[in-house]
Amino acid sequence: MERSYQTKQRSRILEYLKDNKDKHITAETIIEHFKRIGSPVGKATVYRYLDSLVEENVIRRYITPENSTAACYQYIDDENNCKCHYHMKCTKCGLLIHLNCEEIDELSNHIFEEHKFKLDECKTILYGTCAKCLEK
Amino acid sequence: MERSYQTKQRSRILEYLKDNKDKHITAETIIEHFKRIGSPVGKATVYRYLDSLVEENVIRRYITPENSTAACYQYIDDENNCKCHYHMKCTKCGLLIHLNCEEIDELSNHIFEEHKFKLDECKTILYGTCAKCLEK
DNA sequence: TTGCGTGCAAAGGTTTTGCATGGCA
DNA sequence: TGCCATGCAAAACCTTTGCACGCAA
Repeated sequence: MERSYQTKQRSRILEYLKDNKDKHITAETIIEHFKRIGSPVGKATVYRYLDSLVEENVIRRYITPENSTAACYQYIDDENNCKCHYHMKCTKCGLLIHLNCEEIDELSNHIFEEHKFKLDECKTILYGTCAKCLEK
Repeated sequence: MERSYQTKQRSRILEYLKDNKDKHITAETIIEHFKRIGSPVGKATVYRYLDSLVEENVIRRYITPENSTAACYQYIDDENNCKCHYHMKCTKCGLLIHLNCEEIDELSNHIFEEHKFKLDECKTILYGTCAKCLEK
């Protein structure tokens, strides 16, 4: 069994991720945020902690097409059951939508029955354009 | 209107992409391939040409979760109508599946009608586990 | 006191850029 | 000949790693 310590840096970073659970946050964003408010956190600390949070399934790691270089992270909101639904992301504005929808579960079942492929809702993000951006 | 020249490097790279249209190819793979067969191509040339092919919608650029660092490219096969269907990718073995399936079109319509979100099949990849890897 | 966490700097891998040269049209 | 393409090297990014020091338990 692994042990881990509670530190100021870790609780601050986790809190920041929780506060921004509706967004996709990059490591750089986190580092900049804490630098701006006057409590800088080391790069390595951020990356290492993000890695372990991903490992513990506390947050998710994404790589989005529009932000090709840097990885995004998102807190997994258990109250919102983020573990059991898909996410859609607008490629224009970055809006993240939680898709609680039976239809996609049906599709998932169909694909498993007919195409013998088990979809992973944690790794899949549906990309497209949101209502607001469609209007423009 | 932009002009562009036909060069040996460009036709070789494009041909290689066409020959591997059923795979997700990285820039490194291309560079290594041409080095191995004795007609090396410059890194910058490969990256610049890939960029313009993406821009012209001749190939697609992907970033996959399992290969977090490098981008993958895939030739858009018009004969296979790759422009009008989704792709599924196995996160275990990398197998790429072309999903010609009415059910997902229904889902796409449903999401557009009910959730006001227009899915982009070019940017979306469904991740999961293929039949072979499920057996293991 | 123990040993994990932190943070700096350096290294690693991927991609981009500057610039002189090469080659298509 | 005009201009785009090439390719080398250097730079720019994002991320990881090594190591000495700090700090939670």
